[in-house]
Amino acid sequence: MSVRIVIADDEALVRGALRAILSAEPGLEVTGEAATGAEAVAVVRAKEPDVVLMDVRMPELDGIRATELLLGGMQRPPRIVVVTTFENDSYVYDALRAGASGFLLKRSSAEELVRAVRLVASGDSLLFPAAIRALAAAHARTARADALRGRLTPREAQVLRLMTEGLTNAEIATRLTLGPETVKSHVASLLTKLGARDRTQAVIAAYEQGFVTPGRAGA
Amino acid sequence: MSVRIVIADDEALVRGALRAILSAEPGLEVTGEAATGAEAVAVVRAKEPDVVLMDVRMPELDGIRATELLLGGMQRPPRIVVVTTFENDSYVYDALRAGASGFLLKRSSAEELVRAVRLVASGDSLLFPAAIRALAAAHARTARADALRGRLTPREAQVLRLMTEGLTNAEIATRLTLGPETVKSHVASLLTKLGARDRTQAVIAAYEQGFVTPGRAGA
DNA sequence: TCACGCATCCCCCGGACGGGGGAGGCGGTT
DNA sequence: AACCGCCTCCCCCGTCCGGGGGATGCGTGA
Repeated sequence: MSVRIVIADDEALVRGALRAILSAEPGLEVTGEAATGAEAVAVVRAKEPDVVLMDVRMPELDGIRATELLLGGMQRPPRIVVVTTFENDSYVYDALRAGASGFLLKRSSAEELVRAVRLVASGDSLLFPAAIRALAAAHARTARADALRGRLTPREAQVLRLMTEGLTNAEIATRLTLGPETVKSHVASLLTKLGARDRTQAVIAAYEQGFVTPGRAGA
Repeated sequence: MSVRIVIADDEALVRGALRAILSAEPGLEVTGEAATGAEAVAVVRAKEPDVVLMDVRMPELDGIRATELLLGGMQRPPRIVVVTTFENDSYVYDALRAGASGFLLKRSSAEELVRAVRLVASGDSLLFPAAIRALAAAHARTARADALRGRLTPREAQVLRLMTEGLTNAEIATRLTLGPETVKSHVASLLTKLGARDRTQAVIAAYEQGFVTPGRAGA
């Protein structure tokens, strides 16, 4: 009745270290290892573990895709803990969005590792799964915001931001020291790029694509 | 070097149970108890524990206010775990916003309790503190949304929702099987209630007050 | 009963908005 | 040199929008 674990990491040294730590713990059992994402999928399908320690950066198939595949196509999918080096790694959010139950930093202590595995295996985390999903969704919007920002010229972005503050064209013109006609043309090109019919739809798009976020005006 | 804990709960039975569980664990030590929020503040200030188990519902001073007071006015503030009965308890989010490090359901098992305390005491949680704060902020908006919903008539709320979908007055009229003039009057009263100058500002207000949330159209 | 909020519809009117054009300058790339 | 994207500004015009009035009916509750 012990917790069965599969370790997926491209570095054998890391796999060995993790295995050593986990095997020493009563109630924990490492039943498989994988060096690539594709291998991870295969091994997990074969072994049906309770928990998977999944590195994000792996050759052939990264940890996120592997997570998606595993959670999508199994009857009794395992809990997946994403292992990463940096806590602001954007992959982390992608992984959570893919359905991972938690994540762990590589600089974590052995005790933290064991604790995290037991926690996730128990089915509950300190925060609700729904909350984790909400977080991931929030970050997904942030990512899309960058994509949007890339499609807009600096001026357009500036104008869009002022639109999301509820300003009229005339007010935007004053604020930016521009002619009203200039603002109009920027707005027109914004409407085209955003697929919006009027400024209201443009503002909605700005919110939905994460160009602006409720709560905080700037950034 | 063990983890020092203070238990704050108005029911002596609960305090006893928690103490029994925690005292049995090596490395954990219950150094104080409190039956009210005010008492909790006093005891925590005196004992300077590492972790506080804080009930949300307590006489005299609730767990949220107590948390605020403790985190605001101490040199080395303790980690605070909020204990509650229902996981959708709205107080929970208030507590997280006040700076609590995590929360725990009363129906949790003894192992989960111990695990949570150790986890919080170690200074790291599975999710970033920033993430927890983001969650709390998100829920704060949801709370405000209810307040807003209360000020609007059902029809107005319906119209506002369609406005946030980018519809024109005429389209809203069609959708609701109404005359265009009727929609106009609802919009007019919405603008007044929301303090908006035009429909764009109304939509912005809807987002900022949490009446709608980016990502999910419904709810 | 009378008042009030809510929902429905009506009129007039001015202004802001958005579409469709065009034009000039400026700074890069090819 | 020619091209292209970006920024700037201009004109015309139709339309949607919002302000300011009102009117009617229908419930609830004082």
